[in-house]
Amino acid sequence: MPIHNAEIAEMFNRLADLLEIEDANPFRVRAYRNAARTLNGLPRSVVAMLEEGEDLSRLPGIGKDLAHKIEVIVETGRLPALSEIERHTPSGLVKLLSVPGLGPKRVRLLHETLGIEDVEALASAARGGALRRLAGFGPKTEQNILHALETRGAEERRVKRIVAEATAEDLADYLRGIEGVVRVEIAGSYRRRRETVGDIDILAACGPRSPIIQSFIDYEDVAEVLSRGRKRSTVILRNGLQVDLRVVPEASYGAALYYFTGSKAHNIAVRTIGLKKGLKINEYGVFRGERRVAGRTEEEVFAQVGIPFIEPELREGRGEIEAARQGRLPSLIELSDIRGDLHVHSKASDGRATIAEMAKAAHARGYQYLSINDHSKRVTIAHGLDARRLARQLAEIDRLNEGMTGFLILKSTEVDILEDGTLDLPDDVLCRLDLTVCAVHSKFGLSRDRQTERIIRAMDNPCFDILGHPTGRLINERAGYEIDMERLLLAARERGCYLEVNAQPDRLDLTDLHCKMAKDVGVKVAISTDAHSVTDLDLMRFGLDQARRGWLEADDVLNTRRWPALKRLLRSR
DNA sequence: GCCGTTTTCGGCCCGACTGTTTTCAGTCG
Repeated sequence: MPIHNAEIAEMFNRLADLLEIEDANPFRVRAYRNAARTLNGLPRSVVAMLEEGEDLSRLPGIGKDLAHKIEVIVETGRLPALSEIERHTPSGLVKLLSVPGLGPKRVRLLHETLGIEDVEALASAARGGALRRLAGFGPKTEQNILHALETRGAEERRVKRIVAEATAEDLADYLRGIEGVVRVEIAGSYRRRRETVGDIDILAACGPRSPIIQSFIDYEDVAEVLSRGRKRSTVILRNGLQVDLRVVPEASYGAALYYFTGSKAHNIAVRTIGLKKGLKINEYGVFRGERRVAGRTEEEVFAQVGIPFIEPELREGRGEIEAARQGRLPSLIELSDIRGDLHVHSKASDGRATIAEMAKAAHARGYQYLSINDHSKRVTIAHGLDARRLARQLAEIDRLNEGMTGFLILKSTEVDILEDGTLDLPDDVLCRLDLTVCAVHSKFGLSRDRQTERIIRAMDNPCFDILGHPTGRLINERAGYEIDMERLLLAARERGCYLEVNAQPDRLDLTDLHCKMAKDVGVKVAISTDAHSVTDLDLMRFGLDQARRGWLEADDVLNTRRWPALKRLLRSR
């Protein structure tokens, strides 16, 4: 099986960790990490790029040497430099780096003086009081390490955005009510609207006498205070989420918001541009010498650096800065562009509301149409519809449509793609529908080639319109089934098929990178909620987040169109 | 190891906090 970009990135990150423990040139270490970040943000697999004869050294952060190393990895599955370093530096040391409070210097010291190679040995050394005797360590450090191991281990876990939302917004509201506080915003990956959040970064602007830090650590949900200074404090909430609060004066608010929104890769790139223009950029402002020339708003910062405003969703170091300089930034799709939902369920299968209730709710949200997509019979657990029940549903939709003006219920299905690539309803039934959403619900374990061919065979059916939840992944629960996304997109383009961005917060499938891939290949997507209830219709915004992070504009999305225009894009309709 | 409107060498983002020190190293984001 061809190697994934993420696996190559993982090798580079591992090598960077080990090099750092060996006290290698820090800039060399950074080069490996930068290359890993580039690989993780690529919309295409390097395997495919190499097959097409592309020069990898043209990618940012990848020069001649790393391009060659990637080729070797693609050919052999191995990175010789990594194997070499693992011969004299135990690879178990990498795990120690994720223990809070331990960095490369200390890990190296632990290994050289106490022979510690893994987390278990570290814990027992800490319990035995061996750490406090090491240079630079002390009783407090030893205790902190032990505490970290006992409470959270070396595990790091990102939580789904929707889970982080309620916690973060409540805390932000609480902070807004504190004396002297002028502005509060949640920055970090939360503001970039990533699908998962590692910790929550909150930025506050307030006067010098505001008791905000004390109030922050007094917040009722705080379980543990990790640090507290005058400008910054970090706590762990009872639900395990880590929250960082940064406090800046109002004059620095925009610079700080920009700085703490990240991403790191984006910030570094912009700061480097600033440096070339003689500007120093930090969280307090943009400085020319000692003089602050910007800082109150993000717009000021961009203006000083000389590039147009870049939306937070795009700030991932994936080419947005080049695009901004060349005036090629996308005009990102907005929620108000959406004119209808193309994937919802009713009581007929596993939904909780009637068709009429769903339609009324969709109309109330300003939509012009709503497509009803109950499961097909193969999905027995969801009371999937056979041809006869579907025919009755179509008659019901006709009746409902007669009673409505300015709104249309579309006849559709979420038809199962069977193992052999055929669809779970007869063609003569499917072709009577306004559109079809086709999806995989079984046999997730097929090989990458067989799974891809299964779906492409399904697309060969002229009634196939939209591939629903294209990878089947559930965030933090299961990886998607193996598919060759590039092949799938090319096949979709040839056949006039589309892919779905499923807006369920557990799915968000396609991912942001897949959205970008689809756009680059020229395949439009539908952003759909897969709603099983009236309130689920409001999940649309999560799909929008994902699409915006994937650089999509209104034109790239099917359901920004009025029905007549949308109908013309669907096959054989 | 990468990079170039200071271009093939000599730079490479930078500030806050903690715990150890007694002026700062290490870690973190």
